[in-house]
Amino acid sequence: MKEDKNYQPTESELEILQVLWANEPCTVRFIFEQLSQEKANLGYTTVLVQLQRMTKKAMVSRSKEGKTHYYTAIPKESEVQDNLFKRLVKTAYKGSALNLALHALGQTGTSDEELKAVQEWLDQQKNKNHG
Amino acid sequence: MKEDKNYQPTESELEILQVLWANEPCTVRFIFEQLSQEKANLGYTTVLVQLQRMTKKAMVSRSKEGKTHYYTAIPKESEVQDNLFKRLVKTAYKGSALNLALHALGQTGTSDEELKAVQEWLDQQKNKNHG
DNA sequence: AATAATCTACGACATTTGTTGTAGGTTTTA
DNA sequence: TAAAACCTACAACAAATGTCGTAGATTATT
Repeated sequence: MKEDKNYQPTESELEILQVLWANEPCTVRFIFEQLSQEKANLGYTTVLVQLQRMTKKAMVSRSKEGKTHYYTAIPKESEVQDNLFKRLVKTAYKGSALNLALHALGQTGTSDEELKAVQEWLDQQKNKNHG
Repeated sequence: MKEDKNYQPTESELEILQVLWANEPCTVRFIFEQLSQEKANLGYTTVLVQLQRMTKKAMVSRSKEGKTHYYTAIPKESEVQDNLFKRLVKTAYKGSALNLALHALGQTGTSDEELKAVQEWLDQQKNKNHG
């Protein structure tokens, strides 16, 4: 059985996870540099400590390679997205994923391309239900 | 101009806001009782303090009626939903509302009724774009 | 009036988060 | 080899959160 830890990373933990998911495995320095592009005055130690805490929480794992540690995200991106998504649905949309879905659709640029994507999804679902 | 405060209530603040949105204006006791139905050992003071802090943050307003205070949510539910939604899109979906939308759709029961709701939205959008 | 029930205000406390400084090693490089 | 650059571990801190207990005032009951 998969022991779901239901990871609900915070904002800055998520920023780190994003870097990991896209470049795993990463050194602290690499992550630090990536994040520095957005957050100007970020400290190296800040990232390091964050990673250490995430390690303790089993949100990332690390392997030593000489003196350097290489970090890897433990939960998959989709898993975390799902966790956060569910939380939002429950706490802000009274449990209605459809409401959130419609809200989300209302937010998209509603370009033809996007509409097509939705239509495709829709057709597929209809087939699943009937056809 | 509307000075958007971009409210990002926490989990328990949201629980309180939910009660308010549905029953405004409310006394601390009322909110306390509502929440107690879900959270068994919740303390009255806990709710009170939460409300006081929310007042300081201008997330709720209050009016005295004798000794009792009546609270009212300041942001509208839809506004808060939108704030939280946007945060989720940005932090967990790399900014793609469409992705979140599709994810959300994937979560719905995909009952015929729900599919219809989506189809309606879709048709409406298509009209807006062309015809 | 005396007692019980309610209210709000305060002060407290443990956790979690975001951030940093500094100490003590190891590696590179001049 | 001595200096410069890097790495990790630790100790700290402020702010935000979630939770209460208790005190002092007010209202309702007996």
